Amino acid sequence: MRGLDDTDRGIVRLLLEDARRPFSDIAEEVGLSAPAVSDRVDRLQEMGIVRGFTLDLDRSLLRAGVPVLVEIDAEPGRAAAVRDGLADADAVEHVFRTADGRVTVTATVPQAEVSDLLDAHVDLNDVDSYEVRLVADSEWTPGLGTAEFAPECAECGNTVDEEGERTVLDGDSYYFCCGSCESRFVDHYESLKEGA
Amino acid sequence: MRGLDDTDRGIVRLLLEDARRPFSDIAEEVGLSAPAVSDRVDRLQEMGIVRGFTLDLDRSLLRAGVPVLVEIDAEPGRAAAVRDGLADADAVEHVFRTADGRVTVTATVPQAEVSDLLDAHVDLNDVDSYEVRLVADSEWTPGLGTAEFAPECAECGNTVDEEGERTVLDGDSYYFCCGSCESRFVDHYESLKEGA
DNA sequence: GGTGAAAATTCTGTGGG
DNA sequence: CCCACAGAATTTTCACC
Repeated sequence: MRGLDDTDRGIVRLLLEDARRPFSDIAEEVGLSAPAVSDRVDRLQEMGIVRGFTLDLDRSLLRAGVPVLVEIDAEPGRAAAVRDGLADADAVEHVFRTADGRVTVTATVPQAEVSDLLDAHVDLNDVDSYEVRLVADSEWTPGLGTAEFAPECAECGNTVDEEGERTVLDGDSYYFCCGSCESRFVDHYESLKEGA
Repeated sequence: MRGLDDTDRGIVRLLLEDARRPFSDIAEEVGLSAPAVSDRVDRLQEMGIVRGFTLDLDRSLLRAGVPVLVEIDAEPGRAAAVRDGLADADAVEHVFRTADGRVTVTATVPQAEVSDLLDAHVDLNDVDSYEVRLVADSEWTPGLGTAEFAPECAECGNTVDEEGERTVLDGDSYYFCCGSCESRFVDHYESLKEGA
């Protein structure tokens, strides 16, 4: 399995700045030909690193309400459930689940009617307490830093290195630290799928 | 000043799903010609609603460290300064400033070395206290909801309606509820610029 | 604002190293 | 894995409504 090299990182960095930049431009910047860039972008998508191309919107100009930041302390073990409920909500933009069982959400709600949002998308028994803050402004820096490609094994959780494997199931990429983990995961996956 | 109509919202929605989708595709979906879509996208960019085209990355595959969420309580009146310092940092992805003087930041740092990050980018006299949480997972929902176009007047803060004005200064769009606010703002802006 | 057709660019295969 | 080339597709420009 191939990892990321500096050329890949350069391509990602340029596309983060402008995802509609012509491949020929990018090719010149990174010292490749346009078709080679196209190939690499395809590979980055297959690998699952590039999930897609999208817009950077200024949502402060698009308010159908008030932007809020909500900090929810979930009941033990229920943080993932809270996150799942909120992630589907239309008004929600970001959901961060932290290791201490807290879920931090940003959303734009009609008039700070956060309780309605929680009512509709979360089982209130999962919530210990929550706090609402009005967002004054927010910024998003689509940077890459010195990113390394280091996925976790979908079966055992270990870091996957160059020796690892990648398998595509139903269009999603999964990474494995070894062939054994891979075949075990695929077996589980297939039996689950048959059951459904 | 023109607002957003359903066609604009349709275009934005389609581009959110795939920012590299051909304009001719979009044109067919929304019932326009390709040049008309191109014109509208240009206008959306001029209006500042579309800040740009970018990538949706799966950063969980790209860890250059540990993803953290930091909650910083700034000293009175210093929240904006804290935000500005952090927004420039390479490791920082999101910065949310809330009305209660708190700055919430997500970043990916080498090994939870958050103090170094703050040291390098923030005047510690501006910080009252801060708390660090490890991010277990995060999600981003590039949805649009039932967005209305309703910017705030850059001079007086009132909501700008169809009667309002838009002015472009140094490449950024500014909105005003009336001509009086506009000329006052432009005067301020120009004298500030001369001073600098 | 919008359209339609022509011109300029860009993307995507294919063959070859 | 990469390049060069060529055909297909797309974006942009322009005249006109």
